[in-house]
Amino acid sequence: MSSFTEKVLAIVKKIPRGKMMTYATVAKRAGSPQAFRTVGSILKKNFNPAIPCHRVIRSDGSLGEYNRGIREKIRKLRREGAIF
DNA sequence: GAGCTGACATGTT
DNA sequence: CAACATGCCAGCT
Repeated sequence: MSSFTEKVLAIVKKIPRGKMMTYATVAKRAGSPQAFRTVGSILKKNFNPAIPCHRVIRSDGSLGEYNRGIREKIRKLRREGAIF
């Protein structure tokens, strides 16, 4: 695994429950402020329950997409009270 | 081993 | 205001 991937996963993993982070922020924290696109690709390929990918959203405020389905993402976020 | 694709974002046209 | 084009990095074909 590349260091970028590891960092991204570590960051997303550390997102507190009920909190949300944008792809841009995660990418920035991972060391590549303009690689927000790569962040999505990584999360897409990572079916890891330890990584709350549903807490990562777009900068626009949109939730973006989710491997298990956008509905599931919304449901989880609502369950954590992270919907605005 | 090279090229295309994609969970995005920003700037132009 | 909406559509198009460009940039980054990893994963597939």
